[in-house]
Amino acid sequence: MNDFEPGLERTLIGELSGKVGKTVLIQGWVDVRRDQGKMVFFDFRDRSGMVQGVTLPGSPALETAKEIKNEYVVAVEGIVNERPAKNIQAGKQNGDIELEVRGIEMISPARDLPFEKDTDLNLDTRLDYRPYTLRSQRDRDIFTVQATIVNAYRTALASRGFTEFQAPALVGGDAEGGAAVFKVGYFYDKPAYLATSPQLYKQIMVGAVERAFTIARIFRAEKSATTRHLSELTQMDFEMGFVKDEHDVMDVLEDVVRDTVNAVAAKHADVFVRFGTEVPHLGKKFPVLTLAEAHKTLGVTPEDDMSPEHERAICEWARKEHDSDFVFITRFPTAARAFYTMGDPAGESRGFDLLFRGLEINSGAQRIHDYDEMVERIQSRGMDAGKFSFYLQAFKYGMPPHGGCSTGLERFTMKMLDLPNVKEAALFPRDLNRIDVLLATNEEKGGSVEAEIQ
RNA sequence: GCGGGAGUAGCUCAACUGGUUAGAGCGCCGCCCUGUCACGGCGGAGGUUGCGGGUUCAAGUCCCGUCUCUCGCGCCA
Repeated sequence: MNDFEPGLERTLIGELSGKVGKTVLIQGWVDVRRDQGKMVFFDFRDRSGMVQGVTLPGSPALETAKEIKNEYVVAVEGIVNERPAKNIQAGKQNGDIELEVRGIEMISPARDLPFEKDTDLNLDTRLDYRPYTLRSQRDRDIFTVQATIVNAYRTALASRGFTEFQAPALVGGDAEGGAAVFKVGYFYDKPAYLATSPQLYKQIMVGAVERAFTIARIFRAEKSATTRHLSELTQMDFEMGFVKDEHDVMDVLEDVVRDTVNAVAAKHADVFVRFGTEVPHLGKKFPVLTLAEAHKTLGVTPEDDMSPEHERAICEWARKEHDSDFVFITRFPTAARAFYTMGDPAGESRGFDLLFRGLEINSGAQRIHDYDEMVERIQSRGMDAGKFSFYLQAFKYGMPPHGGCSTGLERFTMKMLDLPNVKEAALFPRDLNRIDVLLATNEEKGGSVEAEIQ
């Protein structure tokens, strides 16, 4: 079948434009086939992009071309031609060239596809067919943007003197106190839990390296069915020593967020166009409101936290008044925040939330650093300080004033592209009912998995 | 956990107040097509209307139960 020119090396589709007139070998997927009878057109796709292939009448590859269907993996030998002027597709990658197909090798066929790759789907269907739908332009866009977010966040912190570390996911207790946890069996029937946050380890790391960050998977067993909750998510956390108050943390966070948004905007202008979404507005400086000021601005009754409705409303205000899609809310009641949060005599905490396009994407604070004060706080919350003795060593042996915060990666991605549901921004989302790989989704729905035997 | 909406072909959806044989577009199969680019044309296959029970001469449609999805709230990040 394969009578390709010997010794021909693979060329990436993205590099074909420089090879006009040359015979090349490409490898990739059939994005779409358009059969015209005596000639067959293809769009071929690899990691670098797409190109049109044409199998002309009389081509030795015509017979194979008619057997090839969408998503087949193929190797194609052909000649790179300039397109006739009337067939040039302006603004499309490789729109001025095409590959005249001379030979096709079928590397791996695709069995019957459940639907067209880029068709509109319900979220549930999209997730049930994740290995396939991930190939769609929309999903590839979402997750390349997400990769850029992670990279930019990492670079932004590393360049500011932060050391990356790996936090454990298997822990002996719940760091936050508030969140529902997944309990797992541990050795000899000891209880263990999946981490709801890398928080305590992050603070311990401040004692070692002063500025630390981690990109960690965390787990929340909340029985929440909303567009913004996941059971397993990625948290981008940093913690820094020698702060004067929470505003030092907010300043670093704002810089990191600006770097990240700018990196995404610079690299993925085309994605924002395809999604019909604006690049987030950063304003001159993110507005900062205390919780009381936020409620006053909205003309609503003060509460201990912000409702989703008020979060959306205050973001609209920030956009209108400060040209910013981001807004900080500070001074939540200490009693409403995690135990390690620094408070003040008035009962207001040194904590803050960062809202982005109507949703909380980050939460942080200055923390307590004095050992005695920390012990006292733990006890005042009705917890046993003895159980925290491992963690408390960090404070016992000298801890600077410090603070930090954590950003939900999927929420950040969701709002960056204005997606309607956070599950779209999770590759393999887990929720109340969904966990994929070893779940026999297909069997449950009456299907079956069988080898094709002939 | 509470409340709303929904579940009909592989996918996305129709089917007025219960009333012939449950339809369409896309996909799939067959034939045709020399410039398509979401190609097009003609023909065809494909349904236990999520599941269980009930009301009725008659149920996709009404009632009860159950499962699932989805949106909002709560909780939470």
